[in-house]
Amino acid sequence: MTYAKTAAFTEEQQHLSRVAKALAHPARVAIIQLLASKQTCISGDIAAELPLSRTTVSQHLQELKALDLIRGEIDGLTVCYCLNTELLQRVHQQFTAFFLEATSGATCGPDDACAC
Amino acid sequence: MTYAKTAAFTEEQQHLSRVAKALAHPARVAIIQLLASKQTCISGDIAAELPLSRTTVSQHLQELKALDLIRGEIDGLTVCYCLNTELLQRVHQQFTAFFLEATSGATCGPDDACAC
DNA sequence: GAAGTATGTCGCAAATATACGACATTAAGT
DNA sequence: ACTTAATGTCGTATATTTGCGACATACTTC
Repeated sequence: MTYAKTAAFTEEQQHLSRVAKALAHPARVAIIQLLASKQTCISGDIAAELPLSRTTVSQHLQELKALDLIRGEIDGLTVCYCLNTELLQRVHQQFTAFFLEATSGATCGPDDACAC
Repeated sequence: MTYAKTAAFTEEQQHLSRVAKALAHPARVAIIQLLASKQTCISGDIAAELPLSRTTVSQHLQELKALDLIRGEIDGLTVCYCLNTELLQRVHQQFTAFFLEATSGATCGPDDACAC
């Protein structure tokens, strides 16, 4: 029952944390950066570029695909992955709104002391 | 040795994923939003607002504090927590750079098909 | 000093995440 | 058909996360 209390939070909080969890591993950050840098949607070449086994990379790809952040298309024997740019833009907006909300208020007092 | 391969990634990728992991739980997102909404740095009132036990909330606070995203100051019997706004702004910039990089390239082809 | 309150830490149980080898599947080439 | 190559899935071992109760600590207040 580790995640039993998840339902008690806002849908917004849940969604933000879900996306954050997808980015909570350097391999998945690297995958997104890789897909962004190459215009062609490379497939298993991703595994070759990462310091992980092909199996592990495939799992990370499935996690990103489960959130629809990336999409895979079978092209004969290989599989092409590409970024879901539209969704990434929406996610970006959501993160921006969160950070703006978090940074708009009063900060800690002088020399990082709380201003209680 | 679950995280044995972490060192093989970029420092940037590691840092981004570390922060993302801090936001990868709705309770921690909620804590940051709470601290942002109240100008006074509430202490254990945070636990009262969340659907979790005081112990669990305290752990989430320690995780955020370990990354210096929030700071705690002992004020007599209670402890005041507040957001590290400066760090949050820097993190925001880092996330924005990441998302801009990820959304600048070509998206999937028409009707979400890969353009390999 | 005794009692009460607010916090944090420790220890434990259950659920997840990470990583990889072995296997199954599918498609291309011969 | 047979082989080869590219992917994904399954099973498994280990590490981490999550959640909470019990305890220890520290600081008021009486």
